[in-house]
Amino acid sequence: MTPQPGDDRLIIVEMSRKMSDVPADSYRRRRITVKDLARQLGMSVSTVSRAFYKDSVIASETRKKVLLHAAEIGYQPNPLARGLITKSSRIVGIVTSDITNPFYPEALNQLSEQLQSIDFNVMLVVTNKSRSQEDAVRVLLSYHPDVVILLATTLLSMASDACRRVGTPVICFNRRAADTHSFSITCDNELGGRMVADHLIDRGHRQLAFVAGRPDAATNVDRWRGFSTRCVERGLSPPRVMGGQVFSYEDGYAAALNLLKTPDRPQAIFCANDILAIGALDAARRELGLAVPEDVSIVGFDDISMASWPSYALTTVRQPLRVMVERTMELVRGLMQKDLSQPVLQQFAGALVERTTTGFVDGS
Amino acid sequence: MTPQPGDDRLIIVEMSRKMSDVPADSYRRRRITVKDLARQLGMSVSTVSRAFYKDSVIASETRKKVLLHAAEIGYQPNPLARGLITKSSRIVGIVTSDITNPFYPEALNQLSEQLQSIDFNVMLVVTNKSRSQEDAVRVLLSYHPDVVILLATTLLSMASDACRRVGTPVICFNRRAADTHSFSITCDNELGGRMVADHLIDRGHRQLAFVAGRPDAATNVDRWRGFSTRCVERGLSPPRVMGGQVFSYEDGYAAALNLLKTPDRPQAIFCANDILAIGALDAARRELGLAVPEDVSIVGFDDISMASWPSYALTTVRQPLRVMVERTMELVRGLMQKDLSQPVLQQFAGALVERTTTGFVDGS
DNA sequence: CTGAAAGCGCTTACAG
DNA sequence: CTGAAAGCGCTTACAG
Repeated sequence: MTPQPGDDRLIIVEMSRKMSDVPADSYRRRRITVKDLARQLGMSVSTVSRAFYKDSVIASETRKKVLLHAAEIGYQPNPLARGLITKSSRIVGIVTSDITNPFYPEALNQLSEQLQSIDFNVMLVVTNKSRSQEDAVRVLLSYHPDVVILLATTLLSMASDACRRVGTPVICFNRRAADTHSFSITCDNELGGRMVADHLIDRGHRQLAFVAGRPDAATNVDRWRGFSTRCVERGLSPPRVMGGQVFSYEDGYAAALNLLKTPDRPQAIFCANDILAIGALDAARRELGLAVPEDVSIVGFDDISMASWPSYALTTVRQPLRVMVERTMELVRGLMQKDLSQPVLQQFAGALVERTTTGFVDGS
Repeated sequence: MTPQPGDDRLIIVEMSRKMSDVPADSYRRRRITVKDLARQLGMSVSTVSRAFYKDSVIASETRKKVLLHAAEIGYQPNPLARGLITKSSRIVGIVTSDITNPFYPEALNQLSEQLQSIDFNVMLVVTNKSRSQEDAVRVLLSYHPDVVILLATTLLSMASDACRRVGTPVICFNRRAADTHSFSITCDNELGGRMVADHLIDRGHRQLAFVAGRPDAATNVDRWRGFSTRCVERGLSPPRVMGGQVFSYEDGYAAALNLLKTPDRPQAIFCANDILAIGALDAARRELGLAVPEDVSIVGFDDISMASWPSYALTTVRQPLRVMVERTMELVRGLMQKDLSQPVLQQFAGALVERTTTGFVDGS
């Protein structure tokens, strides 16, 4: 009776009751409109409409009546119709690609929660295959979002170009914009890289290595720049680099294997993000039987929730996500008020969180 | 120069260049409309409009001309205006709450990718604090999504009620619907629970325990029912139950601690999902120094990507996510064609994936 | 302070 | 096969 592994066989239950048993008119029911309200209240549609806007001139008594009745019958203005007039959809489009990196769900979570709280709705576009990316963004833009947030490390320059063409402001979250038309909100990745270098060097490490993520990701580039620059400033030779495909567990694992299986292995590895670092950690411990941090120190970046799990207890740089989200919201609010005196690039310092994967090198 | 941990201090760079330097009219640019097209082509708006619909009567020559010119100047019909007439927004609303469980980003990923490929856009509502949940769903519905997908284990009955009230079909993904107005697409969780029981009992385990997730989650209830029923069927007493707060790492950790620190600890623990199981695993190994599976076997449910990482290599039940997504798409397509002869509840068998966290009990 | 009218960008009977 | 007209549900000058 127990299905075999890999057996995706289909079990359809309760096929018998179908939706055709349900009264057909329970779908496509007529929606309540402003006309209904007006008729029921004996007012004009103009007046009813005005009740929903803080700064339109209307007797407060009248407004109260309208709002009360609206609440009773469950009416609310149709934002699609409204958008036609006001040119504001109260939609913010979020386009993302790396949704498998837990940092992004976390960011998406906070972002959309905040956005909802000021009555914005988020339209989500996930782009994995670059094939459909162009289509997806085109469709997104056809809904005329008030602003687009690019939630990804990679460039998506096509997306921001398309936005600029139709005049939609774009906010790059967690990466610097490549163009000069977008706003950017990021962690100070270069500073983060420097902090890691200092942390490691202060603890006596001399042979350092870097496990890279996507080479076209601004986060990857900046973290590397800060890290390597600081190493050189402090008299070390530039760290070795490994990896450079994607930000995945598998890549971190493979890169660490390459780095650590040779006799002249590095004393410490800085990985471009936590997922890579966790892969590296598993490679070191599970596959090679090395002790961390005794045999090698490992550092990540992001501080995703898994970084603090006891199996990993990873030393990492924490992204100031809360602050980043807050400032994004301010940016959105400002943009809606046509306040263009906003900083174009905002970077926030992360914090080095020391856990168990870095230690002191003997004799230092 | 290195900031201290916890120091979220703000660094604003490039404050100097502001968006006010950018020509103001680069925002709020006039959009191209059907009228522009009509004028430029010397046709009526009706004709132009018809070109965009497969089954409207129009000379194929004319259509070709329109579509070509539209592509050139980057015109596409405004779905908001269109929706006003057709009553179809081509929006599907997805409401989710457990976005921190990696199973959901994965599902969201596949779902939105598929949806995009048939020209639907997804409007995402994340509900953490139940406070705003009602608001969020109300706002979502005001955009008149064609269908709403409830992507969560918990009941969200408020959400599905609200949908029914306005006549919007709802699909429950990964849980059985509580009401009779919704469609459901799930893994056969009860069968999965039975499979785990068989797996464990076949390997000689007799003292079994269950680490529960949210008690109001259908997944939790069904997995438990299958598991405990099968245990009893095979002559065991009902397993002990622990936990029952949320589906989190921390809860799995705490529950396993409770279960395992007593001398009469169970021989095997089935956790309601992988995140709980991974927490349990860490508790057993890291905190209590137990060997898994020698001292205790641990099984999860979902088969999220972390389950296959070497640090965990968790035995678990794999959800047939691909199939579930496919059927959801068929359901959506069917619903759009007013085909109500669709099965109300579809459940699919998962597959037990045996990795390293379950073994044979001595002497069996 | 309120109402009648025009119009946002579309689609769709209805004539021709 | 094509066009003129009405209308989707709203907002906003413009009069009063």
